[in-house]
Amino acid sequence: MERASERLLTPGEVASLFRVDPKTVTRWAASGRISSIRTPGGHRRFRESEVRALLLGEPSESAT
Amino acid sequence: MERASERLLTPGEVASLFRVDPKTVTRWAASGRISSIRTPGGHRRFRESEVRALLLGEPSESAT
DNA sequence: TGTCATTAGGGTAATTTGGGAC
DNA sequence: ACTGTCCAAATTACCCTAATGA
Repeated sequence: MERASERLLTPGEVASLFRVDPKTVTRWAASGRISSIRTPGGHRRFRESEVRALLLGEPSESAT
Repeated sequence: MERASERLLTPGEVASLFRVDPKTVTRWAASGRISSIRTPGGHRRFRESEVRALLLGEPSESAT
């Protein structure tokens, strides 16, 4: 279910977090790599929880 | 305390810092010598703090 | 109302990935 | 054992103008 108070992030904020260009974040959304919500005007917004989960990624591979 | 935004570096930037080929940085990441974060597109990003620490040298091994 | 930063959209160059080999 | 370079493909960065957001 959805959380009414889920914080949304702008493409620029997500881009800063990943150290990529805002356009790249837009491309991720267009490719379905990340879900996005659109404002009535067409701008994208991203769920902070999902972005953070993506940032965590997979734990570093252990050096055996 | 949360680290909402850790500054990240690209493979090319890390390579320049160490004066090695980007491919070598990739090998370090693949072998677990340095931790990395992946963009949804698969590109690697490195924590600046970790890179700086590595650049300073490891105290426990510098005098072996 | 108007201003100004950000975003969308399209196109092209640069970077990064992955593997294998020397 | 470690690094640099070859390849092809994918991802990302930067250019522009117009629209949206605050």
